[in-house]
Amino acid sequence: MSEQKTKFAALHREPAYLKVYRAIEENIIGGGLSDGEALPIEADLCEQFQVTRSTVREGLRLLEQSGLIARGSHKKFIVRRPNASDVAVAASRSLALGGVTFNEVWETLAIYYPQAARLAAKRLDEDSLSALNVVWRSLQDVADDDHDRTVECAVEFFQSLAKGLNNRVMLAMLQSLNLMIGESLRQVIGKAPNARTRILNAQKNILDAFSARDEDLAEEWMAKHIADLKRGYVVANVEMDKPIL
Amino acid sequence: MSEQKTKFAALHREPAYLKVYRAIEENIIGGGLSDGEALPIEADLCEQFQVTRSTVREGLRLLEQSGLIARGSHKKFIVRRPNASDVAVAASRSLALGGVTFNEVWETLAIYYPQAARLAAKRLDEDSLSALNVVWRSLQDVADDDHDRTVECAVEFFQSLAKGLNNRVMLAMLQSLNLMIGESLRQVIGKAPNARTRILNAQKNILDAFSARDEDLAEEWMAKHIADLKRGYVVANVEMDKPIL
DNA sequence: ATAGTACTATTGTCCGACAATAGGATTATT
DNA sequence: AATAATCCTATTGTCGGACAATAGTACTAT
Repeated sequence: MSEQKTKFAALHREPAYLKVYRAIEENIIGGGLSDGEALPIEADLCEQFQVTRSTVREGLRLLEQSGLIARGSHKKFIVRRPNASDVAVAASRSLALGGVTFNEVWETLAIYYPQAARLAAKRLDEDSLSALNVVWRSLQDVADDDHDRTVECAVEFFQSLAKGLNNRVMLAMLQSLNLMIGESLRQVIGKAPNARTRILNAQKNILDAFSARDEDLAEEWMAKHIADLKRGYVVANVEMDKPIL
Repeated sequence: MSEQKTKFAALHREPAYLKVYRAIEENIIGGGLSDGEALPIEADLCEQFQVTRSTVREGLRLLEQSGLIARGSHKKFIVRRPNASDVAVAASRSLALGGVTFNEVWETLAIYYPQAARLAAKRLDEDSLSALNVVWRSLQDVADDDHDRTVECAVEFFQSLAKGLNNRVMLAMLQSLNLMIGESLRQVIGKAPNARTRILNAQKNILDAFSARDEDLAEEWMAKHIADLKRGYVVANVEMDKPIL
C-alpha cells in the first residue's frame, strides 16, 4: 500500500479531556455560561460528557490554566472571561521567560509610549488625570533609597495612564510592557543615582502636558522619559542585550 | 476567640497538582529541563513527587495549557519555552474573546503601526525586504473576489514586517494585532469594493518606502494604509463599537 | 536485507474509595 | 431573639489499582 488514491482526513483522535475542555470552552464563548456563573459540579459534568471524574478534572485543569474559570467561593469554579490584565500578565510572563532583552523592551517602549502619550493628552478624562496625580504625589513621598516603592510607583504611573486610554487592546499591550518595565527597572534602580528624582520630574512634565491637553508636549516629554530610562540602564552598566530575567 | 493576637500567615494550602505544576515550571525556567528535552514519564514523576498519577496528570494539563510542554513524538511530552507567536495567539484569542471592538483594534493599529513602519524602514534587512516583496507579489496574483486569500496575503504582509523588526516584544504585540486585523478584515472584505486593489497599492508604496529607507514616507503610507482600513469598515457599514467576534 | 510479528513501555481512561472542608442546618446558650 | 457551638452534607482533592490503545522496539521468518 505504498501509493494511496484517496487520502483520508488525518482523523485527529483527541483525548477525551481535550474534548471536555473544548466543549466547555465553546459553551462559555457561545454564552451558554455567562461571566460569574458557577460551573456545574464535577459529578454532573461526568454525567453529561459520559466520562469519569479523572477525565473531567483534567479538562478543568486546562480551563483553569487558560483563565476561563477561576475559583469562586469555597471550591466551586466560576466562569470568567479573561480580561486585559490577564492577557498582559500571561504575555509578559511568557515573553520574559522567553528571554527578551532590555533592548527589546526598551525599543518597544520607545516607539509605543510617546504615541500613547499623545492619545492620553487628547483623551484622558478628569478622573484619570487626578488618578495620575495621586500616583505622582505618592512617588513624591517615597524615600530616595526605597527602591522597591519607587519602582512600584513609577510603574503605577504607567498603569494609570494605560487604563485611562479606555482601550482594552492598548491596555493589554501597555500593561504587558509595564510589567516588563517594572522587572527591568527593579534590577537597575539601585545603581542609578537620582533615579527617583528624575522619574518624578519627567512624570511631572508629562502630567502637566496631559492637563494642558498639549499632545506635542506630552509626546516630547514621554520620549524624554523613555530615553532617560535607557540612560539609567547605561549608567547602571547594564548590558542591553541581556535578558531582563 | 473573637480577638486574636497573633495572626498566622494565610497558609495557602495549595492542591498538590498545583505544586507539581509549579515545581516542573520552576525546573524549566531554572534551566533544569532545557528546550526540546523530554519530560520524565508520568510514573517517574509520581515517584519523585510522591503523588499518584491522577495528580501528576492534572499538573501536566496545567503545563500543557500554559504552553510549557507540548506533545513530541508519540505521546511523550517535550519541554518548550513559549515564543512570541504563542504569546500572540493566546493574547489575541483572549482579547477577541473579551469582546474588544473594531474601534479598539483600529486605534491601536493607528498609533502603533506607523511607528513600526519607521523602524522597519531603518532596520529591515535585504532578506526581509525580499520576503515582503514575495508576499506582495502573491497578493497581486489573487483573484479580486477571492476574499479569503486576500485577507491571508494582506495579513501575511504585516506578519513579515513584524518578523523583520527583529524584536520579540514587538513581534508578539504586532502578531497579536495582525491576528485581529485578519479577524476583522475577514468580516468586511466582501462588502468593501476594490479592497484588494487598494491594499495592494498601499502596501506597494510602503514597500517602496522601505526599500528607499525613507522613514517619513514609510510612516506616512502606513498611516494611510491604516486609515484606509478604517474607511473599509465604514464603507462596509460596520459598527465600529461592535466586538470583532 | 526486508517484511512481518510479538513485545513493551507509556499514555488515556475507567472505577471505586476516602479524607478534608466550606457552607448550611440544627441545636444549645445567654 | 440573637448568638455561639455543633452536626451534616455536598463537593473537591487525592489515592490506588486496573485495563485498553498504540508507538516504538526487538525479534523472527523468508
